Amino acid sequence: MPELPEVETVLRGLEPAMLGRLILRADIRRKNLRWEFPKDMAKRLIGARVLRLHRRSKYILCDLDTKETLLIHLGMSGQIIIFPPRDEHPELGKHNHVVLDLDDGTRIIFNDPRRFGAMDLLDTKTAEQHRLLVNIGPEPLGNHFNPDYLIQKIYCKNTPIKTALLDQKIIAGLGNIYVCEVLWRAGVSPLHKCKDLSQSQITKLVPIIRDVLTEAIIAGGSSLKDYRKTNGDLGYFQHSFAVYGRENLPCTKKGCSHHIKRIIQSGRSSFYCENCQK
DNA sequence: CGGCCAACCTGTGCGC
DNA sequence: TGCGCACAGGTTGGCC
Repeated sequence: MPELPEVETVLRGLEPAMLGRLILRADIRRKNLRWEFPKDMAKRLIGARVLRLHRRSKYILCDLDTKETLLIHLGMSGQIIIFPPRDEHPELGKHNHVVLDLDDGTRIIFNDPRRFGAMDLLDTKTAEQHRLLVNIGPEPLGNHFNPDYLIQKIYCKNTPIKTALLDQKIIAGLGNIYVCEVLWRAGVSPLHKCKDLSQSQITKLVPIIRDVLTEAIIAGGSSLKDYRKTNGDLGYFQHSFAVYGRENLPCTKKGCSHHIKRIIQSGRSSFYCENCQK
């Protein structure tokens, strides 16, 4: 369920539970998710201490004191569930693929019905060169993502803006929901070709992208009080979607009486208001 | 290289 | 209740 804000929320739940802890047991309950797990994954995790947790795009990276980094991607349906020390551990369900037990009794479960998720173990030093990370564009909340960059990247591009913003090589971490929300806020149609956008329109997208993601992270944070369930759910932000999942419902922009439309673009739903988004 | 599309999986919700 | 279909928040890799 995870775009950047959901992954960030998961990370923030994981951090207090895992930081400084030793992994006592690693139960790898199948041989693969999207790809096969790395060789001897359990063996390489057991006995390792967690030094740092961080995020790159939709990937969680967990640096260990073994000079290796555990890389986690939640795919479409991945969840991480945290059981604090002394909590009862319910029986494992069929999609609980990886179970980590920490030295204070914390249990971390990776659950992923669709198995589009992934895990790998990387050399910490060269983690950023990993094939899954190396081509990802700048973090939207970081300094390298700015109007000049975005203009240089998409001005003159022949693709619809929707497709460009979903392209992880251009910008990290946006997914279908937040792209729809961003474009509604910007008043730009998802069908609008990049090359038909003015530089000033592209410039305006930058703070909107930052705002939408930041608000979603804040909403996610407030849903994390029960940190057992660090699932990638959309927290409270889903209650404030302007367009996503709102086909045929009224546009919430003041003075607009149109209804939200759903179209398919490169195989994925785009929700937008024909009246407000040009 | 750009752009389209199938593929990877399972679950859920809807219409009939 | 059951069946079939559409659809789901991501990403890769193959093809033209």
